[in-house]
Order: sequence, then structure tokens, then C-alpha cells
Amino acid sequence: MSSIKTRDRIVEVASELFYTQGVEVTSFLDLAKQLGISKGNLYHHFKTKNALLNAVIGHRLGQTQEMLDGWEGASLAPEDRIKRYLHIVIQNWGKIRFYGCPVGTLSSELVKRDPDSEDAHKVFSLFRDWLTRQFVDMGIKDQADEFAMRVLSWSQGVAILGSAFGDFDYVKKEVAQMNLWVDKCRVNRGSSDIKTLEE
Amino acid sequence: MSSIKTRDRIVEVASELFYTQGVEVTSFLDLAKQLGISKGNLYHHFKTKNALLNAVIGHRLGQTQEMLDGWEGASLAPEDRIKRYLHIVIQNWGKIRFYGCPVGTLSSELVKRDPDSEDAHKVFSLFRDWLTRQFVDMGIKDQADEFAMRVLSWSQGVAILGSAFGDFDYVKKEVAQMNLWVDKCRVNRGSSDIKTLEE
DNA sequence: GCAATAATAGGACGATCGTCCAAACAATGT
DNA sequence: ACATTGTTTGGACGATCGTCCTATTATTGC
Repeated sequence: MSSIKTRDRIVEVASELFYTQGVEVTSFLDLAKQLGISKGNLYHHFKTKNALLNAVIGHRLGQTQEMLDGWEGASLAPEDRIKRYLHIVIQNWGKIRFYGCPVGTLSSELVKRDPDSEDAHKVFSLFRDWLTRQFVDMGIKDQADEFAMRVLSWSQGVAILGSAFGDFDYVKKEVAQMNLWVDKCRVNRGSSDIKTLEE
Repeated sequence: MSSIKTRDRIVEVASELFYTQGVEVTSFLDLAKQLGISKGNLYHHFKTKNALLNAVIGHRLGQTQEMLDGWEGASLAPEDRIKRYLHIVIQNWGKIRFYGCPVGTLSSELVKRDPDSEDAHKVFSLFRDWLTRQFVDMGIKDQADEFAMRVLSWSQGVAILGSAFGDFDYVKKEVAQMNLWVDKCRVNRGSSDIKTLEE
């Protein structure tokens, strides 16, 4: 039964096209062509575009969880794990430059489709909870979630401006600053002074 | 000759729908219905959707420039002008919550349409240069542009996460933090220590 | 080995897309 | 008053959209 494979391939390709083109703009025919299958076959696996979108969201969630679990299993210090997260925007710059952050762009589209949808922040919540845990491991208590949100917000802003200006140097500099900030968090546990500029 | 009026109305409504629905998703029929005119009339004023998009970008640029000029003419201290900018996300939260930041979302769409387009960062550049000027007026020399980009990035990140989580309290807290940071910039001119947490 | 089920192809369907056009209408200059 | 120009309408056009349906081909359970 190669249908499971087909179904998975559909979700993977859909996740890619939803990212690079946008959900609304990507058609069933686009997907069928890219997959080398017929439109009818695609419809057989997903009766509606919304069903496909839900599957894609599930796929992204699983993918993200797997990545985060891997980082947590890699016996790194919590601040190094956070730096590992920050490095994504450099690692994936080739795509982010053209298509933005996959999490941010999908979330924005989902909010527009349905403002009250839980899905809009599900992937963000995965990162948020994971980052919070890392900050807690660093000894930060009360403000762990606040710091996690700041890291998320920071990376989102950098992705948008980096993409808008097509400026990789800016991105690298900002990530370097974020890395310093994370280190400063370790040194001044519970302190509120944060080094954000100059190396 | 009421055609100029019609043309302006088209651009205004298009700017609104491009924001709330997205450029790709908004059709000529959507616009015509909203405007109460025929599709043919719309085409008489703008031969192509791209021409309309360009007009909308020009409109946004003029609108933004006018707003910034107004703030600069309002005889405020430069740090208060920056705070005035930061306040936008609170002031326009009603729409940002559902449709994101109009500058960020349009920029993202423009990059996807044409990665090398100058238009993608034109509005951002307006804010960037204006913010840089304010920081210079505050006595910050070398890092004025860096600080401007940080303010931009910060507001973009907050808009995205605030919208994704539908959390106005988070937005207000972050803006308060940004305000403190701006004040700290004034106090520690040229210093690199930045207060980002706790009030 | 044969009925039952799943997978796939190909196309029909009504609707809507961006574009374009011909005709009616309004405004203007002389 | 009339010719000219600009505005507006309503709809035609080919293409494509999401959805759905019928046949044909694989796969499975017994």
C-alpha cells in the first residue's frame, strides 16, 4: 500500500508550497503538478483544502517538536540550546530571504482566515514553551516566559526586516547580539540589565 | 471631473483591502463591489492589478511621510517622537490583532512577488530613516541606524506575536519596555547598557 | 482466486479570476 | 449647438479555481 507514502508526500509538498507561495495562492493543480499525480487523486486523500491545511499544520507541529526534542537530547547547556534556535535564521537564510519565516507567515495567514483559530499560535507555542524551559534551566524563574517571548519576537522581527532589506549582514549582526544577550542572562541571573550592543 | 475623486477612492479602498485580505486574494470584483462601481470602470483607471498595487504603495508612502512629518513638526523631544511611533501598535491594535502590521504584511507579500523589488522596503525605509534621525537628535551617533532597526524589528516582532496569541496585555507590556529602553538611551548616551526588563 | 476496498486518472461543474471591449452617458471647449 | 474627450456600465473572453464524479487500475481480506 503505497498510499500512505503518497499522503505523506502530499503533505510535505503542500507544506513547502504553502510556505513559498502562501496558502491562498497555492492551488490543487499546483500541488498535483509538483507531485506528478492527478487532481482527483489529491482530492481522494484530502476532500477539502482546509483538511489539507490541517494536515500541514500537524506535520509542521511534529517536525518542530522533533527538532526541539533533538536539541534537548543533544546534552547542551540551555543557553547553547537557545543559541541553536537563534541560529535557524542564519541556517535557513536562503529561504527566509525570499519567503520569510515559515512559522510567522503561516501564523499570519491563519489569523486572517480565522482570528479565533487555535492553530495560529500552535507552532509558536511549541517554541515558546521550549524556550521557557531553557530559561528556567538557566536559573531564570519569574521571567522565563517573558524572555522566551522576547527571543521569539526578536527572531521574527529580524526575519521580516532581513527579508525586506535583503540584508544578510544585518541578520548575522543581530543574531550575534542575541547570543551575547543570552550569555548575559546566564551571568546576571535574575538581574535585569541586558547587554544588547557592541561586542 | 469627478474621475480624480474616483481614482483616489479606488486607491484608498484597495489599500484597505490589500491590507485586510492580502494583495493576491483581493480581486477587482471585491474592489468594485466595495466601491459601488463597475469592474470596467475600475479597469479604466488601472489597466492592471500591478498598476493598482503601485498606486497603493505610493499612497502608503505619502500617508506615512505625512504622519512622520506631523510628528516631527509637533515640537516633541526626539525620544517622545520615538514613543509616539511605538504607540501605533497599541493605537491600531484593533486591526493589527486581526490583520497584522500593514507595513510588515505588505512587505512580505512584495518580497514574494519580486524578491529584488525596491518597493518591499520603501515604507520600512521611511520609518528607518525617520527613527535614525530621532536617535541622532538624542545624541546617539554611530549606532543611530542600528537602534532604528532595533525599534523597527521590535515592533514587528511584537505585532506578529501579539496577533498570533491575540494577547493585548503582552503588547502593552512590551511597548512599556520599549519606552523604558528609549529613556535609557537618552540617559546613557553612547553607552551600550540597555534596560529591557522590569519597570 | 474472487469479491471488496483503496488508489489513481481524467474530466465535468459552476464560480470567479484578470483582462478587455463596445456602447451609453457626462463633461468640456469652442 | 456640436464635436470631442473622458467616465462609466455591463458583459464577453479564456483561464483557473475548489469541488465532485465516474471509470479504470492496484491492493487487500478471505
